[in-house]
Amino acid sequence: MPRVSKISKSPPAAVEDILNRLGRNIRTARLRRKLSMEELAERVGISRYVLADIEKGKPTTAIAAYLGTLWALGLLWNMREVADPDRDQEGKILERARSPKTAPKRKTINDDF
Amino acid sequence: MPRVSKISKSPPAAVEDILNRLGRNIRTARLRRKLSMEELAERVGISRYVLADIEKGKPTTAIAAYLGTLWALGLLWNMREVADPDRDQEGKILERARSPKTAPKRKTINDDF
DNA sequence: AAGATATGTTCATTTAAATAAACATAAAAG
DNA sequence: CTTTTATGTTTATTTAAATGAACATATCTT
Repeated sequence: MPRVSKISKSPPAAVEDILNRLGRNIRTARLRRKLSMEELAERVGISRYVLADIEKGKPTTAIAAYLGTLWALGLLWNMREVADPDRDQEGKILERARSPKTAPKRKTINDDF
Repeated sequence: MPRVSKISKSPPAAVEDILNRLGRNIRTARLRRKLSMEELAERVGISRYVLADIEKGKPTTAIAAYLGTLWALGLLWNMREVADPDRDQEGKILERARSPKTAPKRKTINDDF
């Protein structure tokens, strides 16, 4: 992605860490399944070069390429709980701390999207 | 990413699902923390437009932008176990079973013990 | 040894990701 | 009501992500 964001050019150590770990884990899962990079890449719908980037933990690669690879390996379910509001204790506390005071007037309840 | 991969142009439903969920979860976490998109985007090191894309679950956005956002929200730890080899039961079994699979095709006889 | 297979590396080409500015709209805050 | 803040939308510009081909290297198989 052109005009590369700072976060992609030089990610915080924690992000780089997660990316390297993810790449390593994907490679391990692929080898266990005895798939070549070409074979897996084809199943995912990317080129072998992008899969190589993923296994190296490249920050600028599209998230769909990463998730698609997890999906092709049967490991996508690992992502279901990421940032789950129910597990976001910090956020829950902050939300509750917001004093609703008297009566919360609401005309229409939801406002998603 | 130019020459957009098939996986990014039209991801499998499971991938699209995870992306939408992730975007919604990030939005929820941001609002709970009372951060504006501009404020959070600046902390992450991306433009507000990219953060908007993330909250919409855009497939072609760089993974570092997603992970950086989780990081800025204190939610990156959720990613640590993704594709963890220790939790990859399928992979562990395959490795132990040592299945031949799509390796080099044998010409005539094959009778590994 | 040869032959096949897997991955790495370089190069050129395509094209859309990311940015910024400007303006619109919609809520909050005053 | 008026002002401010948050987010959405449009447009133009920049530039590197993704691709494929070709070649290199390494490993594995006869």
